[in-house]
Amino acid sequence: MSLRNAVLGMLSLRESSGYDIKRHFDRAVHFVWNASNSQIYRELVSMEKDDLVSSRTVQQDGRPNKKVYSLTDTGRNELDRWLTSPAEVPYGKEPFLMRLFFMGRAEPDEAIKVLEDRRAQVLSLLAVAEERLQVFSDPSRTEHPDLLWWQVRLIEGFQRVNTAQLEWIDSLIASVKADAGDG
Amino acid sequence: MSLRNAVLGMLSLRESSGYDIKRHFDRAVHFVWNASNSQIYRELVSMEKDDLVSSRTVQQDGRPNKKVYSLTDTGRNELDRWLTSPAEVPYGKEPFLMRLFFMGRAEPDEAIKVLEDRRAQVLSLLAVAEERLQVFSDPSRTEHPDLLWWQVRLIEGFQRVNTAQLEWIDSLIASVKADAGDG
DNA sequence: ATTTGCATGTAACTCGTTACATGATTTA
DNA sequence: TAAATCATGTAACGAGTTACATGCAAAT
Repeated sequence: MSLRNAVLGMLSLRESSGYDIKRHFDRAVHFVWNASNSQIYRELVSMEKDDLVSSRTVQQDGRPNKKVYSLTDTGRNELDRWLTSPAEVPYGKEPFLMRLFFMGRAEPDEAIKVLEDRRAQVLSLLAVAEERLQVFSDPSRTEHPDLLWWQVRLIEGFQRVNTAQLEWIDSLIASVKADAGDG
Repeated sequence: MSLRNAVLGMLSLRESSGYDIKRHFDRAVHFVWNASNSQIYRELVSMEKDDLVSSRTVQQDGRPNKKVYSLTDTGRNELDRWLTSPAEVPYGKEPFLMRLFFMGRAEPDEAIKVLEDRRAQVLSLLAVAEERLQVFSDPSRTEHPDLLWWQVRLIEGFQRVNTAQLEWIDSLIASVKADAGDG
């Protein structure tokens, strides 16, 4: 039930259509959360049924009409309740680590390929985070200053964690190569 | 389709019942992957249908009979294919970071509570990892030496990443407290 | 001419969680 | 005598993915 919370948060920033929310997910929080169109539209319908959001249809010319959702009071309360509720138990879903658990079955050069693959992925995540920081540092961005502070911190945290992961992967690659050289 | 891969890996170590696999998930890889009983039993049935595993029933006295699964050749091939296949795109499902994204809505003391909660969770993950390393360092454990090397590395990686996260959280708590003192 | 952006959804499916059901044996 | 361990599953639900369907406007 966490997509629901994320959507509540999005709608607290501004009223939005399903399409807007999807766009904002992709642009602003893609490395933190993601969701498909169909999932978002479905969730909005179910949230309206639960009286967390209300909708109105906005006529547009030259483009399709849109259905704009906004938070109800119930929705706003639910958002604030979630923010301060006890943290979810950490996931335990790390497909990459799961692979390494059995990587002893593979040849060293295959393992190196897998590690270098992952290295590239982490690098590209870090690039996205860096680019996000640039966007945030734009002084014309004054819309939600209270949120901005936290958003910058969270990107910094993301960078720290992924930098640590990168260093670990590099040391792993180095030691697999050394072992392969020995044997 | 990643539980399937994890189960293939488990069965490559030894033939096992659903119960055995669940136990091994919980004991050996809980911080990397987890799955419920019902999910595992369901997946085993579907894997047998796809000819990745085969089963036989083992009679026992004093305890319930068990259904023991082992890898078929197809299953073993599938496991090795997965190990060296291109890495899955990283998830982008970080409920904790998603919360921080909107944390500006909460009061500083509420935010500190949330952060300290998380801090405790990370500490307990690190404790589990440490305990796992102890188990691995037991010299009587000679069963799968090729896998052991990787398993130790992966725990080290887990520790590095989570230590980085812990340090970040600590610095965050400190700066929220400082801000609250100022304001 | 083709792709991208805007905009909404449905259908079918897989993956994951929670609750329930059963029952003997061993340990505290 | 209560709880944990061993052992297998079903049912219902919730969460997430993939593929499909439609159609106009603007930019390349």
